[in-house]
Amino acid sequence: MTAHVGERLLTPGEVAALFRVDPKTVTRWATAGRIGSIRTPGGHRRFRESEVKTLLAELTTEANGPA
Amino acid sequence: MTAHVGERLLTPGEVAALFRVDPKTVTRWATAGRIGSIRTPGGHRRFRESEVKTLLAELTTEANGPA
DNA sequence: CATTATTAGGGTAATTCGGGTA
DNA sequence: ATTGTCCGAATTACCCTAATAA
Repeated sequence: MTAHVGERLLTPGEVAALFRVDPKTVTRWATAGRIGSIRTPGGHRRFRESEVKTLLAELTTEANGPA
Repeated sequence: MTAHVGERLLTPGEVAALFRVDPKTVTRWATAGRIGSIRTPGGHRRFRESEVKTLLAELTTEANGPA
């Protein structure tokens, strides 16, 4: 499965708020390929909500620590 | 690769929702020539669904996947 | 013909980009 | 190596009223 049209997208600021980081940091994650991003024709990034939630869930797993 | 007659057309609002931007932003893309547009006799813009989907796919970066 | 939602158009804040630095 | 901040420039978001679409 590749690009899903109709997926809910989040702005850099929204993702930054979820992770409690600076929007610039989210941009770096995208540049480093740690998170997928969609570019508007103007060059601004949008992020898939489902992927962001997955990443957040992984943080929770990290905090609890696997067995 | 000619214009296909009978191509499904999208409104500025629909395109805006796909990119998670304001409808006015889509209008600016059309004015700047970043996306093709068709004008209704009344002056409202319509966009080709195939072009929009192609644009979304091309501007999409998949960072997740098997190592 | 009347109604409701969307779009056009202009103008002004807010956000994001990109590079460089701490 | 990762994050936060400063800067200028570009892109985007929200304000309004009038016109178009359905």
